[in-house]
Amino acid sequence: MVTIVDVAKHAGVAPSTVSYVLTGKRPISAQTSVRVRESIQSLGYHPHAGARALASSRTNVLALVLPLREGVQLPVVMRFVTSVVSTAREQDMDVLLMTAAQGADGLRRVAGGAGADGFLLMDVGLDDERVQVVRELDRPAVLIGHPAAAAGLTCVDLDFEAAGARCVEHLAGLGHRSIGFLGAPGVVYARNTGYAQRTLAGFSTAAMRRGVVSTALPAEPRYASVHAVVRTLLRELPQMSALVVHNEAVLGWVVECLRAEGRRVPDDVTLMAICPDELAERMRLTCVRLPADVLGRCAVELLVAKLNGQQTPALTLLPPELSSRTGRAFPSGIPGKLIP
Amino acid sequence: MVTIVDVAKHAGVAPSTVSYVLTGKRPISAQTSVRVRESIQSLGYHPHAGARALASSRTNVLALVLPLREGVQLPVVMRFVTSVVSTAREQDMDVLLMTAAQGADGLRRVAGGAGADGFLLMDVGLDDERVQVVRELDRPAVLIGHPAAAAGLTCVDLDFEAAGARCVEHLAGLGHRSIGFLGAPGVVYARNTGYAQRTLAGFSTAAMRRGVVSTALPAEPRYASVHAVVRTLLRELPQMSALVVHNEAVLGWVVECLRAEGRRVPDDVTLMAICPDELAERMRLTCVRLPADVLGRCAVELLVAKLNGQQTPALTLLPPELSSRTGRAFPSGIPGKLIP
DNA sequence: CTGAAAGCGCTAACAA
DNA sequence: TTGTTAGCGCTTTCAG
Repeated sequence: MVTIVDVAKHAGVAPSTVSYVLTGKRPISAQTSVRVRESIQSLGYHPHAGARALASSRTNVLALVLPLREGVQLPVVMRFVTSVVSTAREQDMDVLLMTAAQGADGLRRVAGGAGADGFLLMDVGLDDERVQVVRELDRPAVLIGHPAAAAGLTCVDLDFEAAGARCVEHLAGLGHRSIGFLGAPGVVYARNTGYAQRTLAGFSTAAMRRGVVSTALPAEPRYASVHAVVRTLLRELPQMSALVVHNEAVLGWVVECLRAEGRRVPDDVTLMAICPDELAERMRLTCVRLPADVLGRCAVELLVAKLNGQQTPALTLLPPELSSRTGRAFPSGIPGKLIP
Repeated sequence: MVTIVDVAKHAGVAPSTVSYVLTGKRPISAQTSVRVRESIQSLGYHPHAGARALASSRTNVLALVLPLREGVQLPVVMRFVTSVVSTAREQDMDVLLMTAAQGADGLRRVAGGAGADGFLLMDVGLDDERVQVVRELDRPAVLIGHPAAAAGLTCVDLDFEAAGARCVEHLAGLGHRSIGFLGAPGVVYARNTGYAQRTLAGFSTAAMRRGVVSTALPAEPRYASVHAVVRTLLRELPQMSALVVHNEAVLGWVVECLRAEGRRVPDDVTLMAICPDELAERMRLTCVRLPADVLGRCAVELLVAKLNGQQTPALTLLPPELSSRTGRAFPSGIPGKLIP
């Protein structure tokens, strides 16, 4: 194994000098720096992560805790993960993967054993035991999403309330006076971190403010449920000319259900969604983006800032962004002309 | 911070004794063991991962390299990841997450810097630069899937050839004499690790053997493509009474396309798939399972065996398993009675 | 069955 | 601008 001493000898300098070249923690003359770097190259030296962690009490590892339970939006999680890993690498950090199943003990073990410098927790529930644990840990953490009991924690999230409102503004601006809202499954409005509630609140408030008639209903991820919800919406809002969908899983079915009820998209009903941009792109739908990649980057950068002892805002809300498209949607991606 | 010395003092033993209690690498009297464990508990001691790695040259970390590029089957990846993490924890290991994007340099860095004891590589391509790198590394690796140039490597995979054959056997056993095959997108048959080709080969060979008429076609993840493929299949095989789908993304559309061509499922055409069991379950379809969880567990166990210096088979092929269901499929999960 | 002590490879004072 | 050196916390020989 190549050690820092080997490199030092090869370059004719002291081990500490090699260390300082690598960390940049003190000025090194250009010549020395170059010579050392060359030695590192030609010897194929890689600093021993454990030794480094031991001596510096910095692991350069961040722990990412994912909610890999059922019902989670996989595409969103994956984009987030990719973004976290690449941003971490930019900061010369590696990513330790944990699952929510490892629970509070897992956090304590990794923090206590110096397995990571900090934590990124995704999808923390309202009454999650980990919230308390994270507070007691001596390591910084960033939560994605913001549970109600988030005081004293650093959270980053899409501004879902603004996102809900943004939909109404957009549609009202187009002249719509009667707008439906098809939301997440009922349980989500209970169990979750509250993003669903916040979206709905933003939507409803904006509708009031703009004098728009609106009705909101949750939808289960079954066709029958979606169909029933669409029917109910049309009964409650006979003049409904626009529909906001905050439920990725059923988005593809909504167009078919509307059609089944004699409404064409976008001729009779303007459809828009709150979802990842790729999904909306595939369906040619206008949407408010769910920016998983920005969230990931942002979360890592906040964590790194905390690691460097900087102050960070308790809550970072990403402003919603609108992606405008024709709205000539395909049901499940099916071109209209192929429908019998 | 609580160190091993603190624990040793608290328990009235030598530090080495504490270490041996933890690692079990030499016999310890029951009394001592209990006393030490109590001290560990009451002090909340967690061994320092870096120090341990430095002293033992074992990190107890395995690196998982994921293909987070577009076009990958997210549900499969996620089940695999969950399984890897939990199996790793059973073996007292943590998981370092890497992406294929980190490439060969990433592998060299982590291996050289003692960031992990071994590697799990998912979805390695035929001409992947990492195959060569993995060979040169001094750390063991397990590949999920098996590239042609896999000699000398340890691979684990579903036996896709047997899976393709299993479909034919099942259908031929039911009396079908004319069977279609709707495969992955065309590019997959070129670029990938070969699982697609192997499935097809298994299917075709079995069809020959059983004297079954068959035709196979690739399908792109667009409705129009699927529809075209279905039409072509029906033209080539006018008597087609069964269809095997090896393409998760379009599975939902196939039923609709068949219907559009006047064929009902399962009355006129028996549909079966090679896909994760949950998907087939949701669609009420018979399938050959894509056992991501078993693969994950198996891969970790193989890696751990290698770490312990045990010999491992070069190739572990999991036998395909059939999940039988009614086959009364929902197109995109839509109950038939709701179709106009 | 248990202790003492020598490193593992690196960083960060302290010196120059 | 650079060198010297004392640990970081643990494992593992070597002794007992």
